[in-house]
Amino acid sequence: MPELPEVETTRAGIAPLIRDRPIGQVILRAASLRQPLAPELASRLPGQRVHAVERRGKYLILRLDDGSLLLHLGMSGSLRFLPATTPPGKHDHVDLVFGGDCLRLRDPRRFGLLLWTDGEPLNHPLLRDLGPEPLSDGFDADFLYRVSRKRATAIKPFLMNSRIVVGIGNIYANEALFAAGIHPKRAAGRISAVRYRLLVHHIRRILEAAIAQGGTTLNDFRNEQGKPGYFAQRLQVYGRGQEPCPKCARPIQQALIGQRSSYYCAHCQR
DNA sequence: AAATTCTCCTGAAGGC
DNA sequence: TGCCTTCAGGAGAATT
Repeated sequence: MPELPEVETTRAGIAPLIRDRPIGQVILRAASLRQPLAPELASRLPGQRVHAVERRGKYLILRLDDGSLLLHLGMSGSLRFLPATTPPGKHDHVDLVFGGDCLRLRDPRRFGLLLWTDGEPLNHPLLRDLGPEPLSDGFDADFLYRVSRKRATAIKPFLMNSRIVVGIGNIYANEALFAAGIHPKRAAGRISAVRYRLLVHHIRRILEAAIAQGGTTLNDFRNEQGKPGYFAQRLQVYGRGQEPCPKCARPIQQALIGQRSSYYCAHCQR
């Protein structure tokens, strides 16, 4: 599933391919993803030039002449850049045509989102209240410590709350908490500044490593995108219920926290 | 205000 | 082999 590293890899991959190019035809093959695909996408976009391809959290922003496209890949979305004549597959829902090529959105589970917005996209209701980027200066231990005071929520759903910080999905929340030795059920407000420092360090380290690996797929972006490179990195706990902990060899626990499966070592994480 | 639950959808995996 | 059931998952919306 696309986490922040994959979205960033996608952004970096498509930006040089479509920047400064006008959109031709827009083909909508599905009525809706997470929400209906507005017909105005097909009517307003053609002729508009792509000025920038940005990312905010897991949202992609395509800045055009008169507004912006907001795109979210959801659970199963992916973008490919290929000849416009390539026959679409069952789950290829949208094409943005650029000359003889097209940017094609595939999303089997249709949790993704594509919408047009007129004003400044960062002021859109979906983006307006998002927390800081985890790799930016605005995200540090002092910030996390401050906003977590008096919060009884478990640290794991707290980290996954995009109003606190964007881009930390289930996989990386599990991995970062394991690396920092913090129990996923610990109340966010009961974690010391020192431990938040360690947590922020590992969040950064893990996301940056994932982006670095995702970057290796950039060269063949024009072809079949293939599996995201970052999955090649070894996940320490995610999906490893009952397997031995990499640190102490005791069995990895699996539990639902905030409706999401969580993996942790009850001995190493407190 | 904060916390919890519900919801969208379908491929994958497991059971029989 | 194949049908049926269950589960996962991002994040906004609804509910408590």
